[in-house]
Formats: sequence, structure tokens, C-alpha cells
Amino acid sequence: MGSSGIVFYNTRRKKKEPFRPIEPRRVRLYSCGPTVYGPVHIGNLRSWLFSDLLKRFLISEGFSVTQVINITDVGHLVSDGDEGEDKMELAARRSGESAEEIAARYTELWRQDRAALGCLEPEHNPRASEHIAEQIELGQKLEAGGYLYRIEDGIYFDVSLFPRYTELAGLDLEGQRDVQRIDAVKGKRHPADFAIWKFAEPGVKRLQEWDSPWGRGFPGWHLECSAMAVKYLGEKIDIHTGGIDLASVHHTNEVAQSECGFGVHPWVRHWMHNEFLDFGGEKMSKSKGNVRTLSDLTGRGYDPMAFRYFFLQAHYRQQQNFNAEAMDAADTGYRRLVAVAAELRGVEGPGSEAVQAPFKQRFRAALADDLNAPRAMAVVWDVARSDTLSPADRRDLLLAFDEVLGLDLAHAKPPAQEYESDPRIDGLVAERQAARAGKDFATADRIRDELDAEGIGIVDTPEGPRWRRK
RNA sequence: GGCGGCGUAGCCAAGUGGUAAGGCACGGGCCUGCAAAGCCCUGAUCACCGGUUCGAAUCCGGUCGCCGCCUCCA
Repeated sequence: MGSSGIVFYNTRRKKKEPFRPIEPRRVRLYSCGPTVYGPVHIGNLRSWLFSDLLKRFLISEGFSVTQVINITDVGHLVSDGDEGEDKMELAARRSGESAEEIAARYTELWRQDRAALGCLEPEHNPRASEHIAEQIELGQKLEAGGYLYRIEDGIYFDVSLFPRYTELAGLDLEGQRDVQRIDAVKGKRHPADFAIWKFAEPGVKRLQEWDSPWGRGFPGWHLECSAMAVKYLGEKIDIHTGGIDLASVHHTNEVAQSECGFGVHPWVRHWMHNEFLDFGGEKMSKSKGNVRTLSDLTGRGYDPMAFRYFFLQAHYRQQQNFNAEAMDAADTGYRRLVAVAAELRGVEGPGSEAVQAPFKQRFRAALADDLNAPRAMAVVWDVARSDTLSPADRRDLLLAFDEVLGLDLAHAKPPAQEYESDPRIDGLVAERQAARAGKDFATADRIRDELDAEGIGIVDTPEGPRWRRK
């Protein structure tokens, strides 16, 4: 079976297609990674959550998945087509750190975010700065193929030599001319031509620059993905993921470089792009006090996994609205699901495969249809709240589903186990209990109200009263 | 100017021809000394107009609104 019935939307063809990997049981997956001269925000994180869901699903289908996620730690420019200030240089100048220090710091933050969100480790997590030689090598292949030309500030790829240039994103190069930058790099034959190698400006010492056959400088910023993909996955890959914004320029250029450089087509079988998070027109910024990063979220008391749950509630190819109410809803939903799962952990005995099969089928079918997570989540709740399934079956199903969902249902602590302990408050709670036992409800309620005013909620359980901060 | 997406109950959202999944909130109920927590129940004809069809949220045309990309960007 394996690939049978799996369909994924392919950006290149603008429709769903049966998933067919190059090798029957193996998937070569490349996911565009973070730029590490600044923190990533929750919109960015949607991209890794998406590729992680994809990877988990493929694994659950029996595929051996090799995933590469690159770390872009080499100069992207601040603005403008092929000029402007280098973001890494800018960040370094602002903080007084070296490029390496900045890259290391933000790479670590990114990894922590991913870990908190339950994302599986990629098999390879290469850094662009450590693959300069590979990038130069690809540049040389392109040069040998006659695809490049040299102008004052660098070596450029001539897109007119690649007939399929507009294919991936359905571009209309002529139609775009009206908007092409008036301050584009002088000498470029076409506005869409892009840099393979940029020369270091004479007399300007950059933090990041290397020698190359074309002179000292640094690689064009699309080159790294092609160079690292071929190194770790080979000349053809099965799935390439990234945010939808990358399709029209970054990925389009990657295709041009790779197909011309490696002499392959299609370089990527399935292009999968996730849509953006929509913040309702409200720009997310710290100055506005809006939630922007995962740590902003956790700082407000949200479980990082609640954001993963939030992500799973919408299809990856739809813009998803993010706002406080929606995040609260996800947080509550996640906590309740965890509570159910935790209660089922204690259940003994085997479940019935025959009983579980239809549910697994529905769950699997939802994801096999272009990764329809919302539909899969509906099955999850059917199981979680079923009054016909046995506890053992519900336990088995939820754990099986979670292999794909990644919500940590096997271990996450339910709210009921998060109660705290503090001498003073424990004392007050005990005092209230004593009052209740003596039918002195006025005193009991007064104590409860006082604690409530402190943001402390009392929960009476069969095992006695517990409390937690709200 | 070019390309693309979206508009389904208060909120997040599935659903692409046959009479609207799921989650959250609200309201009601159970439980509780009263609450909280938990559990149960409850709500929409699908932006608007016109068309195709036995039948449309789902296809076609138009209108209004929102968003993204074309420039580093998930």
C-alpha cells in the first residue's frame, strides 16, 4: 500500500496529485529553514509545524523520511533586489556580536521553539556558512553550462536561458515589469536575473566573505538550498516545503539553479507551500503589545503545544486567523484533550483492533487528502468523547493518532496534576476546608474569594481541595 | 500594473452538487452547601445579486469586502 491514496497539492501544477516518491519506501524532504539574524515569530513557526505534520504522517505511512532543514546564516540583504545592506551585518553591528554569535543564538532559539512545539529533529540541519564550497561548486556547474554572466557587482543567472522559469509560480515576467524596482542592480539583463555570487565591495571589510573563482565575496542567497539539498538528498528530491511567499522568487530561483546545474527535471516532484497566519490587519509588534513570538505566548501562560493544537485546527493551505480569542479556544481545547488522554493512561488491558480500524481509517483518510488536519481532529474528538468505545480503544486510538499529531498526548500533564503547593496558601485552603466541615460557609467562601482576588483558584476534587494560579 | 487566495454560526474552522464536521465561547441541565473543575444538551442555509441544474455553501457570471505575493520575508 504505502503511497496508495495519498494526494498532496502540488504548487507547480496547482492541483492535488497522487504522491509518488522516487523510491517506493523512502521520502527525500527539504524544508526551508530559518534566517538566524533575528527571532522567528509564530507565523514563521507555522511553516515548521506544517513540515513536521507532513513528516510525521509520511512516517506513519511507513516511509523512511530524510528531512533537511537549512539554517540560513549567511547574508541576506536588507532590501532591494540585489543590493542593500546585509541583514546579518546589520544585526551584528547593532549588537556588537560576531555573525557567528548571532547565528548561534538565534539558531538555538529556533531549535528550542521547535522542540517546545514537538517538532521532530530533522535528519540534517546544515548551515549555509558551512557549505560555501558546495555553493561555489554549483555556481561553477552553472557557469560551465553558460547560464551565468558577470557584471560589476557579481555573477548573475540569466533567467531567459531557462524556459521553465515561470512554471512553479505561474509568473508573468512581462506583466511584472511595471513594478520592477527602478533602483535594480545596474547591468542585469532582466529584472528577474538573480545573483549567484556577489563581490565584496572594494575596501569594505565584511563579516562574512569568502574567496571564489570569481573573486572575494559571498554567495547569492538562493544558492544555499540547492547546494545543500543535493549534498544531503541527491539531485532529485520528493518534496520541498516552505511558506507560500517563497514560491515566486526563492523557490523559482532554486528550481532554475538546480535544474540547470544538475541537469534534472523535475528537480522537485512535489512543491508544498503553507499559507500565512492572518493577524487581522493588525501588525504584530512588541510595541503594540501583541503576541508575536512563541515566548510571548508562553509568557502569557499558554502551553506551546496549545499553539500546535491551534495550527492543527486549520488546513495548512488556508490563511488562518490568529487572535486572542482563537488562541484561548485552542488552549482550552488542548488542555481538555490532554485531560482525557491522561485519564486513559491508567486503563489496563488490550483494545480491539477491529473496533479501532474504522476510526484509524477516517483519521488516515483525512490526512491522506492533502494533510487535512482539521478533519483528522474531528475524528480525534469523536474518539475522545465517545461513549461507545471502550476506554482501552480510546486510549489506543488517541496514542496512535498522536504519533502524527505530535501533541504529546502520551506524556503531557493534565491541568489536574498541575496544582501547586505553598505553605501560606495551603494553610488558607486547609482553613477553608475546616470551615466547610463545620458548615461555616461564610468563612469558607470568604477565604475562597480572597484567594480568587490573588488570582488563585480552588478546585475541589474527590481527593480534597487543590489550587492553582489562573 | 501582474499573479494568487479568501469571505460558512460570537471566535477558530472542515465541507467543492444531494438538504452544513470538529473545537472554543454563550445559554440551559447534571454535579456542588454555593462555586470552580468536569460531563450532557443547545445554535448557522453558508458576503450579496443573477444564472446553470430535479437539486448548489459547493459550478458559471457580476458586485462588495478582506488578505498574500511580485522586494529579505513562513
